[in-house]
Amino acid sequence: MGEKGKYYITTAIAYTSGTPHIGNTYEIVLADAIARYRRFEGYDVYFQTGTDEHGQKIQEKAEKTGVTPKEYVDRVAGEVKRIWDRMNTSYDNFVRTTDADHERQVAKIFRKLYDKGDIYKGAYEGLYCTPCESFWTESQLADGRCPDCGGVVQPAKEEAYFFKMSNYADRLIEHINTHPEFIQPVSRKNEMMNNFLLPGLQDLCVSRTSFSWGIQVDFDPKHVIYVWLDALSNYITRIGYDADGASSEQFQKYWPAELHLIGKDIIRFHTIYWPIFLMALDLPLPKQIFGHPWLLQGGDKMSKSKGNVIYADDMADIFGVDATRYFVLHEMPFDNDGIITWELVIERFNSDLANVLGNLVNRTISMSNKYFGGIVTRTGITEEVDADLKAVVTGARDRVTEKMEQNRVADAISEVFAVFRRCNKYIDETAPWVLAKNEADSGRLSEVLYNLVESVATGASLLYSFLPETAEKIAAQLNTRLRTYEETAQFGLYTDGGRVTDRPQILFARLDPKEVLPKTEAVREAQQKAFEAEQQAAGAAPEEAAAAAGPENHTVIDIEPKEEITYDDFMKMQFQVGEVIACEAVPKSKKLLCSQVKIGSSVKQIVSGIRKYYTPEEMVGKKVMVLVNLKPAKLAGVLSEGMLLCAEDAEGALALLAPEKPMPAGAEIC
RNA sequence: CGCGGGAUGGAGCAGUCUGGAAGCUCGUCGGGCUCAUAACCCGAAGGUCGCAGGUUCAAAUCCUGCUCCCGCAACCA
Repeated sequence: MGEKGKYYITTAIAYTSGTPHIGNTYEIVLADAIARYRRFEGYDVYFQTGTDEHGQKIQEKAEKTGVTPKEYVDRVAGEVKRIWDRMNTSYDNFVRTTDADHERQVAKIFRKLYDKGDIYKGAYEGLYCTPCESFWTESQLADGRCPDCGGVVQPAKEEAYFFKMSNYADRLIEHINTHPEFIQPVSRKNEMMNNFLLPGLQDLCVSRTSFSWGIQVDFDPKHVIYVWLDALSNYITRIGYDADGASSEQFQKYWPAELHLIGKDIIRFHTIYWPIFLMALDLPLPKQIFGHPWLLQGGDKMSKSKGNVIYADDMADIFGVDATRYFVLHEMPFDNDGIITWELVIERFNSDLANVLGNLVNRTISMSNKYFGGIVTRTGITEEVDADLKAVVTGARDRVTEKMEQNRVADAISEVFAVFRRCNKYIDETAPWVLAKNEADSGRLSEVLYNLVESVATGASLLYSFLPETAEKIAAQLNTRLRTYEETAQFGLYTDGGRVTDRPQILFARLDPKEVLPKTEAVREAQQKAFEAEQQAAGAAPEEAAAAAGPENHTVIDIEPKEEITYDDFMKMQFQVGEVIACEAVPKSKKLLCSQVKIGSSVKQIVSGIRKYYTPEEMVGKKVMVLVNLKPAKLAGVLSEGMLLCAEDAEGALALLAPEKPMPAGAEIC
C-alpha cells in the first residue's frame, strides 16, 4: 500500500436537515468507487465523509419537532452513517461538524483570519428584506426593491463580520487559469469565472446573529460563524489541522486533498470561497474539485409530496446493495443529470447484472462441473480465438484506469463489463458443448474452460472497486482470490488444477417487472403516507395535506382529519366575499397571480398560487371567497393580504370557491 | 432582457471543446445455439443529430436568430 503516494478524497458533508435520498447516496458511492480503485492501484488513500450539522434551518427543524438541535442532528447523523455503512462504503473517517475538536479549530481559524485582517468587523448598513432575511446594497436593488423577491426593503443595520474576498480574488483567478484540472467538469469552470470571479467578488459575510445553532465567535459570542466557513473547514480540521501551527502528522501527510467530490449545486462554495479561505490560511489548495451531476426521477426533481423520492434503503431492500451501487454508478453520466426510474433500474439489473454477469459466472461454473467435475486444468491447447479474449481481458485494467483518471466512473464500470461480454462471446465462439461431444477434444475443452475461469476471475478483480460484495462472491465460487492491480494485466494465474464450487449460487436472479413494480408502488404509497403524517405533525395547512393524500381517488378524497376546534377558534377567522377587480401574473414567479380584490369598500392585494389554473383575464370579475384577517405576508416579494379559498383535487388542481348565488363584495361568510 | 443546462433512431445516453463517413446500452424484428438465470451469440430495421439562416470543399460539431423543455433563485397564504 502506498507506493504510488497518498490520495486524500472527500465527499461533501451531508446537510442534516433530512434523510439523504439516492441522489445524496450517489455521491458517497461514487467517492467509494474512486477510493477503492485508488487503493487497488496502490495509493495510500484517506477517504473522508460526514455531516454538516449547524445552521438556521436545522435549528428551526429541531424546534418544529420539539427536540434540541443536538438531539436532532444526532438522530440524522446516525441515519446518514447507517446508510453509508449499508452501502458498503469504505470511508476512513466520518466527520461531524458538532465534533468538539472541529468546533474548537473552526473558532481558532476564525480568530486567526480576524487577527490577520482578512476578516473585519463591519455592519450591514443597508436595505434589509425581511422575508428573504437578506441585506442588499443600493446597486443590487432592482427598481428600488429586493432583487430576489421584489419586495420592499427597509434601511437596517446589523453588526457582522466580513471576509475580504477581494484580497485573494486575483490569485484565485490566476490559479484557476493555470490549473485547468482544478474545476471539473470544465463547463463548471467557465460558469464560475463568468458569473462570480470576473465581475468582482463581494466581501462575504461570515457571521450571523439571527440564530444561535453554530460555532460561536469566541471573542464575540453574540456571533455564530457562517455555516459554510464551518462546514468547509472539516476537510482540514478532522485530519488534524491546527490554526496555531501544531498540525498533526496526518495533516502534513494528506493535505492538500487530491479530490473534493461535491454536487454541482455547491461548486461555488468549493471553487471560490474554500480556496480563498485556504489562501488566507497559507495552505495549499486541493488538487481537484469535481462537481458531479444529479440523479433525477424520471426527469422530475424528487419530491416527497409526489412520493417519488428514491431512497437507497428502498432500493437496497428490493435489489440488494451491489445492484444499487451498480445502478447509481453506471447510470450517472459525466456532466449531465442522470435519470432514475424503477423501470430503468429493473432493466439494468436484468440485462447487465443477471444476464451478462450472473449468467456468465453460472454457466462457466456449471460447465466446469459438468465436464470435468469442477476441476479446471490448463492444457495449453490454444486456438486463434483465444488471443483476442486474452487481449481484451489483460488490457481491461488499463482501459478502466484511463477512465478512472478522468473520474469517468460510469465509463470505467462499462469497461469492466466489456470483459464479461467478451467472455460470453468466447463461449459462443468455442462452443464447449460441441467439444464435449468428442473425447478427442477434451484437452481443448479443458483449456477453454480454464481461459473462462481465469477471465472471470480477472473481471471480478476489476469489479471489486465498484461492486465489492459481488466480486468477492465470484472469487469464492471460483475458489480463487481477487487479483492485485499488477496481476490483473496478466493471464494464467488461476491455479492449474484448481476446483470451482460444485454448488454455484445465483448472483442476481432475474426480476420480473410485474412482481417488482407493485413493491415500488408500495414504497411510493408508504412515502406519501409518511409525508402526510409529517405535515400533519408539523401543523400543515389543509391544502398541503390534501395534496399529499395522493392522486389515487377519482371521485372521493380523504384527507387526514385535523384536531377538533371550538366555535371560538372558527370565529377567529373572518371570511368575506371579494370581487377581483384586477389581476396580473407576478413577474418573478411561475405559479403566482396577484389579484386586487374588492372587499366592501376596501381593496386588498392577494397573491395566490393558481397561475396554472387561471389566467389573469379570467380572474377579473370573479366573486371569490376570501380569508381576510390572515396576517399579511410576502410571496415572491409581493405583499399578500389574505387568501383566496380553493378546493384542491388529488392531482393538486385548484378550483376557486364562489358563492352559489350572487352576493355583493364584502358579504360575510359565516 | 435574473443565472445556467439541455434538445441525437421507440427508451436512456456518448460524440460537440480540437469540423471530415452518426456510435453505445436497452427495446423491436430475423437467424444461430443449448452450457446457463427463456439466459448467450450473430444479423437487420429504425435518425433531415429541435427549427431557420450563415461560414466552409466539408457542420451533430463553428457563427447568428428562433422554438420547446429543465434546473437554480423566489414561491403554492
